[in-house]
Amino acid sequence: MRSYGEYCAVARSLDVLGDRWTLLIVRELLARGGCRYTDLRHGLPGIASNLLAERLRDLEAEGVVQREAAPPPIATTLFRLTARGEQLRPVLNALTVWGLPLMGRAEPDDAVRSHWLAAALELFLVGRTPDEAGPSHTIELQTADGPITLTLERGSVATALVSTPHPDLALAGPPMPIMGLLLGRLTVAQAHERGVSWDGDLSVLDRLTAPVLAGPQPPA
Amino acid sequence: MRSYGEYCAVARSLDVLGDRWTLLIVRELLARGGCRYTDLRHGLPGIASNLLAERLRDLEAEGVVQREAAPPPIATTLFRLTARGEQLRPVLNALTVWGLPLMGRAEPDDAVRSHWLAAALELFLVGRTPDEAGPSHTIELQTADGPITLTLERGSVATALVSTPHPDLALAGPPMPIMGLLLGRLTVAQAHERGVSWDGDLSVLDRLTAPVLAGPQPPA
DNA sequence: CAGCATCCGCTTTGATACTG
DNA sequence: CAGTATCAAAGCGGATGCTG
Repeated sequence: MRSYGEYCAVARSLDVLGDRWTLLIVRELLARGGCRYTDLRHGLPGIASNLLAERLRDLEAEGVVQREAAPPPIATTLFRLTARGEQLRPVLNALTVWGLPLMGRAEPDDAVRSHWLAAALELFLVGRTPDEAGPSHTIELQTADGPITLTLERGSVATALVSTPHPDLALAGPPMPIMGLLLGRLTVAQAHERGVSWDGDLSVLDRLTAPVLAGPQPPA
Repeated sequence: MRSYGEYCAVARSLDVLGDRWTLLIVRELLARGGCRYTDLRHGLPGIASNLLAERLRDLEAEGVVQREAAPPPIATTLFRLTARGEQLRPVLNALTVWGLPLMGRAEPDDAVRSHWLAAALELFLVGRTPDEAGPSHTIELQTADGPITLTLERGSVATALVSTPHPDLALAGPPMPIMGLLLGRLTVAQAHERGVSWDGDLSVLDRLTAPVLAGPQPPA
């Protein structure tokens, strides 16, 4: 990207990050950790292959990304954020918070990826589920290109991009009403109207909609 | 900007904000409040006039910017952030924090504007100057296209883009060592070596370098 | 198959000139 | 002051081909 030529921290950041696709590459690496070139292409539908290669080279030159040879059994390159790159998390978090009101509806030809949704859930569900006693619970989501498992334990919510043998609750349907249900914006009845089906114990949702103690507040 | 077509909050934000110059326009409006078209051009050196007009139209259509007719004596249009636009402050703050390490040196042909520096100072000096008793102090900076006055009071630092009749301390010189001095990264001797001169009571700087109680920590 | 590089048509941007 | 108009240059998207 052509430099803005300004002695200003915002402009200097955008000199590095402002090109098309660049911040989405950082999103991929934050959400999934080390990625192969092919994984990145899958998470960036529509990117031209030459642009991905060029952006990775630029980010490496700027000290945001490093490439490493994967351990012996696997013969591939892994792209990973440097410590400096990890420090971009507050930027991506702020963009996620601001963008939430724009998620009203998934256009029919929008791409959806489980790890995008999982990262947003992890951000917004931090600070929920205050530490009650009692067992941990699991919720499995079927809404994108792969399953997501939410694990609720004392004081924390974790996401994983795996399936679970016997979740306490399984939710399936389009992403928007599932997100709405988990974030407490939709009731079960409303989510059902919009295509969400479930199997299991709906009462575990109450642990998610408990008063928020910390973390970013999604705007109204 | 061409949409990324992703059902992801980051991508949706970048659909609105990702065009070249767009986030810098938001920076201008956050740092200075309502601006005339001409003020924006001054704060965005190098922008093509047609691009500024187009970006403002796009941001207005997205509900980020509103235009208002200035009160009667002045016959001009004012551009201002909407409430939704104001909510971008955390995004700009995160970019400012991340970009600070890139401010090592002002290139000879970098543009510098007082309101960019003042906004960064206000961000990083929040939480400094714990509430001691004693009078308030003022520091005047001469480092860019106009004076900046810092006012230190109990528990807060305020910036203003004005001159002060009799500041407790006046600093003049290139922006980088002045910022370094105020943020506690450079000693007075180091700043002097790099071209900073002063007039007045240097001890007021100690109030700025007191332990930080809150606010973003600029990275090492 | 993973990780690119090249080519080409299209879109966006930059620089300048011009207008109500 | 607040924009439009114009046109060359740069950037991007999509397809294809190359190399281990």
